[in-house]
Amino acid sequence: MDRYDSLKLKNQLCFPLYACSKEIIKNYKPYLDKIDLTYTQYIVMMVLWESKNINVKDLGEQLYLDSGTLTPLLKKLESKGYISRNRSDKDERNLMIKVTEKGMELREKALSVPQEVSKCVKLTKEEANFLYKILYKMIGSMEGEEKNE
Amino acid sequence: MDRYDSLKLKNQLCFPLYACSKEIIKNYKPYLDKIDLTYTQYIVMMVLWESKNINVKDLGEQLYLDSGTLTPLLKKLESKGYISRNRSDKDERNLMIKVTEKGMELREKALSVPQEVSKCVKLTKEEANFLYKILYKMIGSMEGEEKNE
DNA sequence: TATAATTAAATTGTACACAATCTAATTTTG
DNA sequence: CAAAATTAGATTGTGTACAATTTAATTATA
Repeated sequence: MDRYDSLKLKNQLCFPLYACSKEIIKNYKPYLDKIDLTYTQYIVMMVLWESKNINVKDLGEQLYLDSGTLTPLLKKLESKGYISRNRSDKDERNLMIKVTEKGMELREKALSVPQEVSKCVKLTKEEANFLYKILYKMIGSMEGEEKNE
Repeated sequence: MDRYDSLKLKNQLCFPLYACSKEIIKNYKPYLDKIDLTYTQYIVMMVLWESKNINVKDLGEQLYLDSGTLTPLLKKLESKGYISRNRSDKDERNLMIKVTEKGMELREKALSVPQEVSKCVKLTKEEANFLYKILYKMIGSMEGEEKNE
């Protein structure tokens, strides 16, 4: 309609993405509180539960987080006793992260989290699948992009 | 496959939402840098450009942000000269936000931002429409939800 | 109508998030 | 091999986010 249409909130795609992401993460809170994790700590633990031994760089690449975010977060998880942080013998630049016994026990308690959260996301299976695909398509199309200028 | 499938990153819907949101916002940065705004400041200005006079509460409801986020951010926008902050005469609990002359000038410069960013989101029109609808459906289904416990 | 309840922002404290820079270890190269 | 380049994390600084609490203003109620 007017010259400024493109600057209206309702015409943005990024805004509902940003808002939706935050609102869902809020839904995680009561369940994550029970196992003493924040959302970011939770996704870090998810990666660690799957990989016995991983360095900070690879962890960050999987989660799209950098060392500025991960360093203090990993120190926090270490202080809670869920992980260990040790320099690699082969290459001391690498900090290797391992889940402790206590960290593996946490995995059991975390099993109910995805189950509980899925209850408050009211999408059909088809919608969820489509959303999943489209999000990864967008993520994929953005990575490796250079500033073409 | 195994008992912990639900805790694998690749089986999450929230994670790609969270990652995609952040990655897109990173794409905004070079363009927003040119007009000296952060992404959050940009969406705040978007609402303000549309409404001549709005209080912090209504602004926060539109953007899903609370006063803890908005108070310092609005002070920042005020210090940059883009907005004014004044208590309402009718009800002094309300802080009324208005865009200044300089703030309205910024709108002109911002016009190129959505245009530039849309270039790096490689979705078909149909995909974008579907995504838009589904995100608002999710947001809508989450708000007003009470902790049923 | 005085007190209680509600409301709107501000404040406090914790936890990201990321750009930019720094440091130390390793690799590459002249 | 020694200097230069690269790499992995850590650090610093700025800016959100949000829960919880506080303060001041307004409204509801006994």
